[in-house]
Amino acid sequence: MSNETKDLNNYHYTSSYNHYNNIDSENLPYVSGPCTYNANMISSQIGSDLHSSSQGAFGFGFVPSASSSEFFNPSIDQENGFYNAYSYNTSLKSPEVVGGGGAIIENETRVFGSPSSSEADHHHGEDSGKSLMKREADDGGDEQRTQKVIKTKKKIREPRVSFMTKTEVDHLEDGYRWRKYGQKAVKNSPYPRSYYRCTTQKCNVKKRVERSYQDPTVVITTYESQHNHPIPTTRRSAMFSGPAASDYKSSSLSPVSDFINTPRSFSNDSLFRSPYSSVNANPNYQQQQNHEFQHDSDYELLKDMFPSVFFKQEP
DNA sequence: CGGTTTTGACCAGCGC
DNA sequence: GCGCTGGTCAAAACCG
Repeated sequence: MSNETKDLNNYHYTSSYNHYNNIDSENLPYVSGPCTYNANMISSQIGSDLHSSSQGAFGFGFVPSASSSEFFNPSIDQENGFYNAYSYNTSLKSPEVVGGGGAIIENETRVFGSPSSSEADHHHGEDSGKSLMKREADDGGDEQRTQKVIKTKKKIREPRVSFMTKTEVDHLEDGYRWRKYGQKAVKNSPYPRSYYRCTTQKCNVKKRVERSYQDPTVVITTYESQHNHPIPTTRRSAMFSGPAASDYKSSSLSPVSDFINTPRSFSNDSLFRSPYSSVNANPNYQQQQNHEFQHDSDYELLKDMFPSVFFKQEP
């Protein structure tokens, strides 16, 4: 739907819809310091061993509107399989502003929350439990009910990725097709939170989009679970969730095409060079690729999460 | 007409 | 037990 993109953008420019919850300021890592990144297009598939319960791959990326320039710093909550990426538009604001509520401390990186205290944790547990079982219930009967109980008890958590993105665009294009299935007001925030589900059959990936009330220019996008399919390349999907990388160059429909035409600015080199970027990565990824990462595994993990960033740039 | 969005209702977990 | 909150459902509305 060409109107999708159109409406989306109109939306961004004319309103302050959006959402916030405690996730960002409470749990997203502190990131600060200078950066030169320019997040143009990220579409990825994340390795499956972020969490024991995870399968398939994340897929996400940003194709912010042309007015947005951003970078991200991701991190993973090892224990919960959370992966967070903090992004901000360096061209518009200083890091402290981007930090949202003073979350940023110079030269400091905070790793995603503790298992018991984090709001995101709580939500995540709820989410992976309830939503998962509901979806299962949709597919079947008593068997699912049994699993429901098990999963509720175990509170298995899907890996989750959160990005703080400084952008006017609420629903960041990531190449996948999403269907909005809910919107909720967020406590202590004037901005609602939107819930999206991947429209691909049997793909349980969900994402939440909300805007920080502390810094309305920051959009918090949280992906949950991992895509078990490649990024749709159909015209339709492109219209809905942003063209897949291959679509962009030929597409004049999207206002973000400018970014696609300059993917190089978002290379692995530039993306992760900052000494301030840091991730708390899954220990399974033990391979040094970039000595500037705090953990040797960071690079590998990120590479898995953003393959397009690392590999796909050229046609 | 098929797919998406909207939105009120519902449910489950948690804290008091 | 109750209320609050987050997350999801599902019917209706919407759109190309």
